[in-house]
Amino acid sequence: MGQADSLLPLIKDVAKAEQAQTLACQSCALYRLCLPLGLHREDLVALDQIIRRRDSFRRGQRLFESGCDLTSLYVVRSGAFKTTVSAKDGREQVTGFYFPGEFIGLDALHLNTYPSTARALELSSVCALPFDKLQMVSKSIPALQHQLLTRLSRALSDDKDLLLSLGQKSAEEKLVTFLIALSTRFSERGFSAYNFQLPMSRGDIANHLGLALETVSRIFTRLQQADLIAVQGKSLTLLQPEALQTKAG
Amino acid sequence: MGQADSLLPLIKDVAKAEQAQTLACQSCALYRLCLPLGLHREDLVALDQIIRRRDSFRRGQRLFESGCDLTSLYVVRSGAFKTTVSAKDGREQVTGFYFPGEFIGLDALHLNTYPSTARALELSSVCALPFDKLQMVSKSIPALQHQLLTRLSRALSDDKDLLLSLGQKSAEEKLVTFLIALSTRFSERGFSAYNFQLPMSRGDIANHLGLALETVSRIFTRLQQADLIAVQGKSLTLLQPEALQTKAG
DNA sequence: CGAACGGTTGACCAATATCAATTATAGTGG
DNA sequence: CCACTATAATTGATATTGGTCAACCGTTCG
Repeated sequence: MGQADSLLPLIKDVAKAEQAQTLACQSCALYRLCLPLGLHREDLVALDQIIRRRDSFRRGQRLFESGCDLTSLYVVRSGAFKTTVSAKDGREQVTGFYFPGEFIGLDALHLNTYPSTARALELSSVCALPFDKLQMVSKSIPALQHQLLTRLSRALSDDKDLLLSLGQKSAEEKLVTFLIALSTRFSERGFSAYNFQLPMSRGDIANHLGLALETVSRIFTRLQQADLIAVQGKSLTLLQPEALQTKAG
Repeated sequence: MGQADSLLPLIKDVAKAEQAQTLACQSCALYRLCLPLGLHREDLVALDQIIRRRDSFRRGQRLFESGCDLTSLYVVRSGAFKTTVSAKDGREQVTGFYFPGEFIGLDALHLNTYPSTARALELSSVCALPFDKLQMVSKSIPALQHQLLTRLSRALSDDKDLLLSLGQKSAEEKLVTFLIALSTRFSERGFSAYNFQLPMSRGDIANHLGLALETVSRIFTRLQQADLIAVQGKSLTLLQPEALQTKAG
């Protein structure tokens, strides 16, 4: 409850800190959502010393590209990213969207190259955790290893749910499930659960859900006509969350 | 080279050891594919002491069920398993198949309940790693933590590839991609890459790939008529692996 | 031996993709 | 700041892949 208070102004604080580029983990507004959760003070200091806070990425700019040498894991600091994997013929699949406090690059830990490409969806920034240093530091910080395991496991089980969507659900169910999941993530970050901006394009959403762009657009209008949501451009309002829930399958 | 020799008779050895139920990790034929890879001798002994080798599971028997308390991680010892997640209305998605040396339950690490259900596809056995003890032991064995991270990361990136299949590929491409992936996994386990048994039903394959059972059946016949594969029942031969590769998308 | 299950094959249909045209929105340079 | 252009989104008409329904065959197991 006191927690909710401290989460609410979360993103604004980070934005301020952006300018200074000096915010330590211990005073970062993302603390509760981020890697250092559960670390002791002295461990935090050790972690702080290896973290590099990177400049902003503009819309479309790449954080890393499939096939490049693995250098760092990243935690989103502000903005949003998407990752994609490609088939040999160039077809791409949007494999995930990433918001403040979330990890990018976990799927690369087992290789020395990134298997996916990460791009900023809007003006965004990250904290970079150089992989070699992270490995060294984490040996002496069990809680850090544990955080990594937890994050990976969470990511894995989220992907299993996405597999369920892609494999078994209708277009409408896919989209509604997706919107509800977004709503949850936004509210965890101190934003309204019912009114938020979609940082990704219709095309990105469609691709992510294995649909055609036009299908997504049509379903948006249909849901809007049924007064379940209100969309205009990137701005989305969930008007009847419970009714939506029943449409999620 | 010498490695291949030791892998080839791999499964037979495990089968023998099944009867004794006493095989230590250090002398297990799955060693190269399994968790203990890279552990020192003394660490192996510690690991051995927490591992419980479980009795066999018959076809269809559950290893654990969605919603049950998390007790153990499992490594397949012999046979094969599938995992499924369910929508509220009961629809299921087969989220993975698991062969000797592979982990089951990694998606549960972040919760205290399993998010998925695991069932044996044939007479199978596992090594169980009680979760609490695993956590204790792994604190003092960095290589073990590292193995877990690696496995999780690998699982995550495999799932991203599956998302690509489900989202972007045609029915035929999905199935061919799946068969090639199976082929790779079997050959890693010392079996022929071109001639193996499918432990799962057509329905399981179809569900896993987001297709109808009938579609899978039809594509099997089509590929067979094109002399790319030979199927009879569960037995599969890849007749033109390169030609198949080009059909995988 | 018969029932049950798993798999194959065929005919038909529907959901959603594709193609095409139009309208918003946003980014850019004067 | 506005006009212009490029990009994104919507909407409509049509096509197609793969799903559904149904009948049939083969194998396995009690």
